[in-house]
Amino acid sequence: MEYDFKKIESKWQARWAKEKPFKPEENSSKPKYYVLDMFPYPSGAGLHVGHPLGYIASDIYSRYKRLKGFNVLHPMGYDAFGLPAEQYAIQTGQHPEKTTTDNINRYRQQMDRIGFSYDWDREIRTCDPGYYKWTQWAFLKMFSSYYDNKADKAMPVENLIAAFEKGGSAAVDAAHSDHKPFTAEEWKAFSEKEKSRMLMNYRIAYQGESTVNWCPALGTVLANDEVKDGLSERGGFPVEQKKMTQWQLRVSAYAGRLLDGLDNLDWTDSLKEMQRNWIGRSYGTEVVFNCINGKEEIPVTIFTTRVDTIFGVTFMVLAPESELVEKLTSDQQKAAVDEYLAQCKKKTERERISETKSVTGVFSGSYAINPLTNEKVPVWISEYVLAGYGTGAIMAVPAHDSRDYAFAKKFNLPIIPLIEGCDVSEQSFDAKEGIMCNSGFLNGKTVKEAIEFAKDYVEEKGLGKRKVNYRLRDAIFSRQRYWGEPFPIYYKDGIATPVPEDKLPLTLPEIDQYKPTETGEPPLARAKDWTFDGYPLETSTMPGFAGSSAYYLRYMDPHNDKALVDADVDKYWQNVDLYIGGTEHATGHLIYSRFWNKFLFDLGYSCAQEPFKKLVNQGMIQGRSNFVYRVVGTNKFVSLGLRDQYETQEIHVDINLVRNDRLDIEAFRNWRPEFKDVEFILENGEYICGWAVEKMSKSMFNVVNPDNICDTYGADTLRLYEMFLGPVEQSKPWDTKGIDGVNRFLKKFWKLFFDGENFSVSDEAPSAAELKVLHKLIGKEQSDIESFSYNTTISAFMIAVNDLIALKCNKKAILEPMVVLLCPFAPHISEELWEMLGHTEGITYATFPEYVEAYTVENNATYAVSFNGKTRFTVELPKSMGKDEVEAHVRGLEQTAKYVDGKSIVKVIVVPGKIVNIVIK
RNA sequence: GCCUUGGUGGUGAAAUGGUAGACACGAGGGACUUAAAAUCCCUUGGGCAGCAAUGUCCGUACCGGUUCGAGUCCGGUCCGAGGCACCA
Repeated sequence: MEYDFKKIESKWQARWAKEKPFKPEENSSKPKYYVLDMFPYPSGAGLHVGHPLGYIASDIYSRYKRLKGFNVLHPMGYDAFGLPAEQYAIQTGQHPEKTTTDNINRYRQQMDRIGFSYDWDREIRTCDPGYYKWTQWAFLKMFSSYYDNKADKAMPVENLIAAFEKGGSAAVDAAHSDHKPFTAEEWKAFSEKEKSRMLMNYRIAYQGESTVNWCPALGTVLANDEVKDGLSERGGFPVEQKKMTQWQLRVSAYAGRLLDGLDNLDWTDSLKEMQRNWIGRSYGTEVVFNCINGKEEIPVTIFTTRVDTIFGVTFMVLAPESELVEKLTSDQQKAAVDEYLAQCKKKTERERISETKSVTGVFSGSYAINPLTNEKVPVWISEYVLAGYGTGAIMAVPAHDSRDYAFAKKFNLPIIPLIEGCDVSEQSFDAKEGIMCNSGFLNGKTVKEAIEFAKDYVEEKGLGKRKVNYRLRDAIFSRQRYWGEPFPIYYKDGIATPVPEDKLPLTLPEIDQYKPTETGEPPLARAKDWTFDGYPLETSTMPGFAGSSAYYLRYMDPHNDKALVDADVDKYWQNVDLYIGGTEHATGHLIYSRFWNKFLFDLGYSCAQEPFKKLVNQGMIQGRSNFVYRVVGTNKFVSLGLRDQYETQEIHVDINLVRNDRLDIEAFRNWRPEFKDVEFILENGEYICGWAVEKMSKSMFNVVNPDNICDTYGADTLRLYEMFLGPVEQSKPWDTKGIDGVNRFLKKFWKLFFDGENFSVSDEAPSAAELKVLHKLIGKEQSDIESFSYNTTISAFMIAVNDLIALKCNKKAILEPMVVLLCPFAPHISEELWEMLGHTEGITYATFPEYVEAYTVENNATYAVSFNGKTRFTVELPKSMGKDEVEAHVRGLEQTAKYVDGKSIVKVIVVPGKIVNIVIK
């Protein structure tokens, strides 16, 4: 009987939809396992063949874990709020909800064809009010919390207020934005509005003014990770820096925990490293320099990681945006400084980046006193110092910092070397090595000693103190857009007030147009009666990462309307055991999610410190484009191999007209009218196309749609092939060449169960050779799946099937476990064969076959290895190996060694010492 | 510039320090067939010797080291990919 994948696949997909065998058990005594895919943004283009790569990998793992006896949670949903749907809405006037729903339906249809084992009853959409109720809820929790540095966790704002009443701002050690200190009395005397403004400086979700990435073309602010090279990630529009009051999340309060938490995660080193760099912890010192502007004395705190170089300070630099600029600008220099500031302000972020190498700056007119040497150095202003990092002011040591060096050279400032023998005539000496000189009490010490010594010294003398700084900034949390979660905040007499929890969700209002208003307000300002309790509601909405930050928790308990997740349910599922998705979320979603989870953990709503235990990054699938070569100025196309003889023009050709790089000439002529009458210069009667690996995109005619593959080869073949292409983590081009190989394998496997047209398996007991084939495969699959080496598992499967064909094996005792082994990879064909083998219950409820090593071990002889007259260890070696050969292998071994016979390898530990003699038992 | 990766046939790729190139594609040859498709069998890293079975040497980007033994470990160089980039 033919392997009719179409019939088989539609039959089982219908069955799974009806019987829902992938629902996790409630109140299960089984161990849990939570496998999660990064949910997709449903774009209008639909899925291409690259999207399912990670989904297939996670599906294989989920099915495998189920067979291994785990209670598996494997859900799917949609990250449905976002810019593209809204941009489309602005152009067409169509409600983003409509396009989003259409796209979701298409995604669902495409995913269903691949046979994923999701529990679709748990589907979530971030744009669904029942879901975003909990996004808003979490925001309110952040609004009413502050970060207590002593307890190192989030606490209710009420505690803060109580502390302020007792001892003013000094009574609390909490993460906060800059503000003037106040006493308890002052606090009590504050008006409601003043109090509320002050509390904003402490809330974890807070409103604050800061320099933001403003994208005029999109009409919204963007987070740092949404900007690449000064352009918006979506759309590629220029982004400029602008001071604005925005909702923000105090992610920076969690920087230390976010960094330290990485150590215990099973993520790749490169990804952890990316997060470490993004968080950017540096241990340094804050030192106060007294500055003099005319007669006025102003203390300025700087941050440095190299206090040991303080004797080499020859000038100081302030960021142009620093508040100190005004205070430290002398009357004479005011005009020059103002001009410089105006220049800086005009630049877009992109210009700033592209002009990275040009050095600019202006002298402020003031001088700073070096607290160690009492020397007077000039204070400069330059945009190479960032306002947002450290204190926005630095001490410049041109001899040992390349940026200070460039600045000193440009403006002819002195350079004092501090390390014996270092040459600073051409460039600065940044390395932390050598012996200190010109440095007072540090002279003669190595740089490493000096770094620590100087820190201690500065602290002891009260000149400064140690400080840990992070690069991680607070996340800008508002977007001036329509298609996002509304903030549950209204403005009562100008005071930001939370909408009560029991009034959530605050649903998105209908509006007639999705553009900003004529006065530049966000689209929500167009809504009629966008008020609460008679007061105006916030008109910006939340960014994309809001809805994706805690979705993994919601999957545990998606229909609960009392809580984000029930405490007991959360206790059972804990967190995600395996998370699969792309690296592009390294510094966005994966940071925000960890932050969000830690916050919920602090409040007791999530019971795990980290959301994602193990993370696997699937590679991207690139397109493989094909080219034809037109002989310039003619109507002729020349085949790849003969192209050098002509002057040619390379033209992308639709890959659907090409098979194994051979052009279907007739199809090409019919492709477009202008190719109707073209002629071909062939080689060996065929037209060979050129090829290149490029991004999969419509314009390059190289998009492969999974639906087409399912039509011609079936979902099982697609699944196997995507995994057979290479390691999951690796990026690779899609190349339909080779798909025949896995398709052939499935057909061969199918045929093992048939004698001509009839299903026929034998009940005979299996032979040793047959058992060996089976158990080798079980062993291989078990160890390979755990390390995501799916491609080698499939290879092992192909070998096993070839072996069984050679053995003419049709025994049930071998074939039945093989079906179970194949199920994670090719579930449809496996279910069908399982049913034919007489099982009424689906293969989902089967058990992974047990590996028996005895069946796979070669028949070896045991040798005893002795030296110094004593037998020290025994070695198993194949019988075919003679005594001399064994001796040659063993002689000289001092460590762990392995012995090889044709196939099996035996491991022995060799006791150190010289081998004198080999005794064969 | 810094960090993280990777470099193996015509192609995708395998190899806990132990026969490098499994498995698959492609290519070449053959069987079946009137023919094609499908299926099956053989060859397929390179050089040299041989009618042949086979033998033999060289080969995992380059140079060096550790080891009885290195694609794998260590040091250096070159090239590619990804991330960060005035973060003091």
